[in-house]
Amino acid sequence: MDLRRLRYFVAVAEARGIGKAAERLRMAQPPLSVQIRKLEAEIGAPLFRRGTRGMDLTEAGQALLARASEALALAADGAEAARAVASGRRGRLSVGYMFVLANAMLPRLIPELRRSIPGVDLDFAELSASTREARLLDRSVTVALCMPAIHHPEIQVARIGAQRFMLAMPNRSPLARLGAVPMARLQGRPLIALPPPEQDPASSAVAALLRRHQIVMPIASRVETVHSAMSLVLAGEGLAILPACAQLGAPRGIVFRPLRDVSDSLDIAVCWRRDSQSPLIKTFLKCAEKAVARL
Amino acid sequence: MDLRRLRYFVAVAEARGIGKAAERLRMAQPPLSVQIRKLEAEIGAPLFRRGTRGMDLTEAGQALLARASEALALAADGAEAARAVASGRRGRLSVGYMFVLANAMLPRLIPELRRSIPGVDLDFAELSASTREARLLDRSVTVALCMPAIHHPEIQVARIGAQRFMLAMPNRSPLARLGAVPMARLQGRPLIALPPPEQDPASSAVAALLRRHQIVMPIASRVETVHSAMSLVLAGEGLAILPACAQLGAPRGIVFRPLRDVSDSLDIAVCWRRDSQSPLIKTFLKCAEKAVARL
DNA sequence: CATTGGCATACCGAAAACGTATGGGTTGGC
DNA sequence: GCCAACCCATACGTTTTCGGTATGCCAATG
Repeated sequence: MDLRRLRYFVAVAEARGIGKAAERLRMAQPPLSVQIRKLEAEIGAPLFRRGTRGMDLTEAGQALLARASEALALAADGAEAARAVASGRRGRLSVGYMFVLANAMLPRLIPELRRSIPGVDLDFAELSASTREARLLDRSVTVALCMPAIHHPEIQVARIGAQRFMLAMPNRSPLARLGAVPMARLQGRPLIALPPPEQDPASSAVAALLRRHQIVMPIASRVETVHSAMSLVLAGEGLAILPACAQLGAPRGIVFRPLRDVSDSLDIAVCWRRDSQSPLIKTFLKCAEKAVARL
Repeated sequence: MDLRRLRYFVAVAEARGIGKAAERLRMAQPPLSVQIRKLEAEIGAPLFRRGTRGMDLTEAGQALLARASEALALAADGAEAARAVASGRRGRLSVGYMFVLANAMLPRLIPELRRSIPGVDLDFAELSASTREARLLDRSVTVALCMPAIHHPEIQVARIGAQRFMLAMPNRSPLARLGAVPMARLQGRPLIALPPPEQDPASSAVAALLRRHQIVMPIASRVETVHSAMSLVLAGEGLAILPACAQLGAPRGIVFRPLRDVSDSLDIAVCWRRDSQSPLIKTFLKCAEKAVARL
């Protein structure tokens, strides 16, 4: 059962004659006649009534015609759909993001994406650092928004911005009255920390910052998410050193203050598999850059 | 876009490898590899990711796969449907019947047909003699139940029974007291006649019967249908000479009596186009014979 | 009876597909 | 760290299939 035969069959049925169909198909009449007979032999029943003035579908031919034209349309549509996906006009873009970036970026990023690639289904998932890496590698997400970037030989990274570290504290804290907090004021205060460096590279940047200023902050709690960290800060359990964009998702009662003479920051990066040939990535990158531009 | 390529593509996608798919398709691995690459060239995008342990669909490949397997199924289904129609397992059987036979035959014929050819859509139409012929010729009905048969070079006839002529009269008529009515008693009485012979061959049989017995019955009315004829008989407008089976549809107040020493009858026949190769015809014929058997 | 219109058949050259042999890259074991 | 195993890609010769040209057959038409 060859698709070309079906195409010929449909043409003959529509033209109601082999000669006219051959003309329409830009081919000679005899080979078309042969193909139609071969199709009939394959089916095992005549599909046309040969009259003296052209050909006419039999009942069996009518039954075939409906399915054949649908099959032709489906095949053409399949090819077109594959091309559309390959070119990025359609498809699915699965984005793994991290919690802290959600409030800062998604409200600008999502509309931008919908405008740029309207035919593409978007799929956002908030994932931890290690999960983002794993799901990039197994391709169940296409791109990840990370802070900081993932380092892995299979993964490519584009830096699209950075976020200063700031100090998060309850608004009743005496430090909140300062415009910028000197590092020395942190000495000995309890710290609400994120998962250790091997799970979340942001922690190592915080640790490096403290080490450089020779500040020791005892770890009051380790929490999984920035959201939890801010809850504990609000509860007076300790202070947290977080990227500036965390402010946007901060609950009432938390204030952020810059650290005086500290310019340490975390890179915001888009990460994807080096071998991913998805054409959506470069579009995503542009949109993400726009979204990060006026953070 | 060739259906074979799509078949190969689906096989490779399902087997997740060219080698395994080739085995399943009973062919060598290299030509399958070539076909897949040709399909990719035709689409203009890679459909598989070549890994070291087989092949894996790209997004574009996934988009194609869904449509391709549907198209394959449709093509196969189309072939099967055509075969089913050609063999008479499915399809449509359009039956043109005449009014007088409806009450006598349809209640037995229709259930018989549904049992014999359950997959076939039945389509019954009550048609006048000339319309039956016309619609047989233009193939808009497959078979016709006729009384008497249609004579036409393109039309084939199978006689399946016969119906004696009887006299229809109101039950208050003095003739109704007789067991059988002698022809002489009809002399001069008004006749309710059906359309003239050129439109309805039954009329010529009635005319021949009267002529042979040298009876003259003035025509009180010509009506289109047997039903109308019986209405006028009931109204006392005249008598009608009708095939016996008309009794079954007769209104209350009409009685039928045989004509003494008259054995004239009308053939009940199944008619169809000589060149119709519908396999349903012979089945229909069997069912019609059964239905007519105990009339 | 010749002509026309339409499909079928015959034959030949061209294109496509299949099989065998072989290359190349990666994985996994000794 | 080398060798074997696995899997896909390429090359080439053979076979099948397809399309074009020439021609035949049949029916309808004038």
